[in-house]
Amino acid sequence: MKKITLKDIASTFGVSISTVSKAINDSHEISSELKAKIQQFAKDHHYRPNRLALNLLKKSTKTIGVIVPNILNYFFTQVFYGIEQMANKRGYNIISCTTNESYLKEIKTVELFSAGTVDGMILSLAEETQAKDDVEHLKEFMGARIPMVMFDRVSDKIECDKVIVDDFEAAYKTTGHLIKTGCRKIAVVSTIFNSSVGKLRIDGYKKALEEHGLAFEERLNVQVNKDDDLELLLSFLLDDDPVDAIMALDEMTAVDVLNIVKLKNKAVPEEVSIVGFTNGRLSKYVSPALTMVSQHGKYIGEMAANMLIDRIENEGDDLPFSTKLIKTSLIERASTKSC
Amino acid sequence: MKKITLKDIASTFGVSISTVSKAINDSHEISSELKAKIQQFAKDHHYRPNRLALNLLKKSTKTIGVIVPNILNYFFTQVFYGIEQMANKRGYNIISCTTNESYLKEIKTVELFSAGTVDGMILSLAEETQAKDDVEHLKEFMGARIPMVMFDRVSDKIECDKVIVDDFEAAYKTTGHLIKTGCRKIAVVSTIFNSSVGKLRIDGYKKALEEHGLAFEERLNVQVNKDDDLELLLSFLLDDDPVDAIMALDEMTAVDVLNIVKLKNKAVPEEVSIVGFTNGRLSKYVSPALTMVSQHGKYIGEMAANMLIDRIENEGDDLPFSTKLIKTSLIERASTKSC
DNA sequence: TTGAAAGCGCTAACAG
DNA sequence: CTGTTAGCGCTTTCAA
Repeated sequence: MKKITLKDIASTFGVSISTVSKAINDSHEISSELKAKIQQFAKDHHYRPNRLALNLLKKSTKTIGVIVPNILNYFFTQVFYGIEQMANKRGYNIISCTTNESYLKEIKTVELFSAGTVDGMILSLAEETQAKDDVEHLKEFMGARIPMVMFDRVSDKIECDKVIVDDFEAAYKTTGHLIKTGCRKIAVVSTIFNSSVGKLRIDGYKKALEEHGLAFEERLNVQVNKDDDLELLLSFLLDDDPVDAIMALDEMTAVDVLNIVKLKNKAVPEEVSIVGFTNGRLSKYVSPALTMVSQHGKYIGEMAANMLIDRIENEGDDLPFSTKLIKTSLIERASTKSC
Repeated sequence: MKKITLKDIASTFGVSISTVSKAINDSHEISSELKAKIQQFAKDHHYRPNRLALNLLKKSTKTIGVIVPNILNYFFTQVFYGIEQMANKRGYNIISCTTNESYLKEIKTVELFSAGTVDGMILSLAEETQAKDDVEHLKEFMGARIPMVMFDRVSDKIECDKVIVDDFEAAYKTTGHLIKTGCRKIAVVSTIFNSSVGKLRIDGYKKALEEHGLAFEERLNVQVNKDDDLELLLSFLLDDDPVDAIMALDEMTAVDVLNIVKLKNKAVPEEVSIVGFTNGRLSKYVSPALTMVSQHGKYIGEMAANMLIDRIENEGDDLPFSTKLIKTSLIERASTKSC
């Protein structure tokens, strides 16, 4: 039993293809008897109009492409979830690709999407792309007049709708909070120092220090590469002239930091306060539970999907591009002192 | 600057569409001068063949549809990751939909996929579908002769390729392990008692008890619904005639159980051993770290993608359907005693 | 009330 | 070497 087409139905009934098409679409132009017969037949044989043909005709696919750097990262999983929920609600499907932080994979995917496969796309830049700072492939995509929304890891060089986390303010306020609870030597541990997001957080952190008359020291800004030994790096912070707070820029690192601090027999939060970014599944369950900055990933996804679909469906009136700044919240738990 | 087509190029050069097509595809039939000119022009204008048109023509989309019940569940995230990696490696793209455990959403998605959108599909059943035990929509899909691979949550009523975890053996061996370390009263806490997977694990558990001459008691089989109070349910296990081991059938529950047991001032693992299913990100980081059953999600995804693509690309020779049984591993950590 | 024809963008067999 | 034609599956005028 192969896939049945209008042609097949037409020939079994000895009528033309267009008649069948109209009958199936319940057109008033067709006699009700014939319509009934054809519709019944179609139902019995599980006729489904071929989407590819329809898309080609309509020049619309009702799908949106999503490019995330890494689906195993819980923040992106949450955003992805938000996008999917909203897109589905508004009648769109998702086609997704992970770049695995690779610049080349990103280019390939963008090319795929720009070939008529999707009505619009939502993406967050790969780490490699941000490090290279090369977004020519996206400029071309924009040239193709396909709507695009960037989120979280965005580029100034591209003019399009954006949804970003207020990372500057998040780090600024979080650092301020630590200071208010009595911390004076606050370190930052970052695995994402190449990304726009990582840089903004460092800036916010520095601003807070400055405003409170605390000096920034280079040794407090710890950059962790993939195969660095975090334990060793933290020794420099904890052994002599120890810090009294550590802000980790992602969840896994926050948990790692917590474990290492405990291993060194420092009391959390009495001796060292710990706070992390991305409120995922880990932080609530470790002990002491970690204070975290929540970025509201699901909401970001929903927002991005809405902006994209709005633009897809209003292609006539070209609205100016906008950038939504999503506020974070500090989820206070047991790893920081209270004011 | 709209999307450019062969027609546009043809008219600017005053040649026919097919000439342009051949030129762009570097056919030997075209003079090298003309080819050069056309190719240059195409490059300058970022010409990309319309995928929709190609797909319609070739009757192949080089995409595979993936349906998972819940992307926020780390096991499914891992499988998804595995599918994507393998599919990309073999030249396929992924179009994904989450059912959110809903039967209706599953039907809708399957219908979408069966309309020529994908070359094949990979799915794991929604909880609702398994509870209803109604898979008519999948039978229809199979009727459309589109290759399908089911994984993890599968149905006996459908004949297709499958990749499943050896859940029976996993629970059997895990229970055996607990018994070997001296546990005698072993409880199971399940949130997935409706699913095929959940049932198999209970069966394996019972078999192990039986073989070691331990009696199964109904009160040891705890079924947790969404809004049940786990703490209360565990009281019945821990307060009088307390159990000495608890096997949780998912990771979140394992962590919850651990926290509740600690709250009740029971020593883990001395008084109560705890073991959970799905080795995700949580279990390593809690204290004591949890012993977990790893299902090798990424590997399952890769396997499923391979089976599907093999079938897509060998549609001529109809191989018999096969079911791959993936063995689990017990990752021993601090929440269980050693033998 | 039905059908013929054109066209979405592309390729490929076949002529010229 | 280049062009004509047909066709992938469908909708939509426009004729009959």
